[in-house]
Amino acid sequence: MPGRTWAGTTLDDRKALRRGQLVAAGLDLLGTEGSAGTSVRAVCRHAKLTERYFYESFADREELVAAVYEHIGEEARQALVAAVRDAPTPVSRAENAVRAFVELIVDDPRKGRVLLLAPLTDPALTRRGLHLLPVFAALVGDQLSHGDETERRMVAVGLVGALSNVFIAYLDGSLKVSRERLVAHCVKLVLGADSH
Amino acid sequence: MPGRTWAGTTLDDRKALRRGQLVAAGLDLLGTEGSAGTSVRAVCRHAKLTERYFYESFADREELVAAVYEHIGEEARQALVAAVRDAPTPVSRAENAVRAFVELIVDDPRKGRVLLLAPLTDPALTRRGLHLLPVFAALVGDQLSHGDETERRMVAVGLVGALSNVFIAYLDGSLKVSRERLVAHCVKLVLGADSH
DNA sequence: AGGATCTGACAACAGTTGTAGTCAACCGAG
DNA sequence: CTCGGTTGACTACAACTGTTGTCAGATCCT
Repeated sequence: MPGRTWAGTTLDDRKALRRGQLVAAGLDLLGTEGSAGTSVRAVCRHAKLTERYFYESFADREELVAAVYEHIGEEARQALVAAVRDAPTPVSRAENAVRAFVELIVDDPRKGRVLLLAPLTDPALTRRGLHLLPVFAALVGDQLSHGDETERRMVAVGLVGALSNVFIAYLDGSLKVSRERLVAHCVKLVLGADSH
Repeated sequence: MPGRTWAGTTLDDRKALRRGQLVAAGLDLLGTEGSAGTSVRAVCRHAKLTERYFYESFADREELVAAVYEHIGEEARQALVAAVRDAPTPVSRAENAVRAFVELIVDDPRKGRVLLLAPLTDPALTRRGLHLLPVFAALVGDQLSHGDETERRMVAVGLVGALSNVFIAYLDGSLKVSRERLVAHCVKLVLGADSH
């Protein structure tokens, strides 16, 4: 019975809190040091917790990495859904979606790196086939009007790759361009993809 | 004086031969097991040489990885140059270039993975900023006719990302499409990128 | 106050990594 | 045949990894 309270909070509360700290630390490391720097010990050091609490919330290092990725993925998904909802025209939909995504990853590049780079670099994610981008690509593909099944899929894959690459280049500073211009260009990419 | 001959060959010959074996083993591992599986020991096992000979030709694990990457990069560059030379029209240039690249990475997917994936996944390459894709992107950018400097750069980065993603999806089997259709689609991407 | 529960620091395990060094065996030129 | 360059198997080291276990002490309910 963990209903018993401790230091004002219940056990489950503190457990969830620690889990949150671990995920936050994981995001921090995965988004800066990269996959190699995101070890169980490093995460614990960063979260100021000991390994015991790591295995209290996660069975594996893998589980932590997956949790971090899915956390950010869900955030991105919600941002996109909210941005697209109530946008009347396809153009405004594209514009809002791109703008929301840019806001997300520019305000916090760690999230951008986790979302775009981590699934390519971390075995824990590649092994599970945990790419959200293909999922997004499939969503995009469904919106396309021209072509048959495979055609739409190829277009979607290409579009997602183009956007990722532009974002990544923007993130690491190798593409020096104003934020507005970035958004405008990405919108053009999205809209251009459907005009075969 | 290494002019002295040994078992029919000079020392420098054997040294170069061993270096070649190590690079070949590196390509093999980097293109199949990925970055994590490409350790000094694994490379040596694969090349049937001992660590001593590794450090005879390379100062670091990093140097080996860089050598492998640059080796493949040079091969790709030459294939592209040869494909584009003597192609009269922009359309035939694009077609030849795409076809050459597809041949390279389909005949030997290891090379494709090294060229497209390794620079994203291996710290030894990301740390040195060793992406050849930006270089290719710059080349592509120079061929574009529309827009100012930044515009061309953005288009080029996007195009390279689109092509990479399509190739990668084709490589790992998640994009099931005939080779001819792949080529045709990529050509369309290349040509479409310049029609703002 | 007593006793159950929770906490945190730390040690232990077996494994891998990069890198360097040792040593017996071999080989061909003089 | 002897001597020095060459080879390869092997060991050594310190640092790290994931994971599990131990144990003294703090914390709170009854």
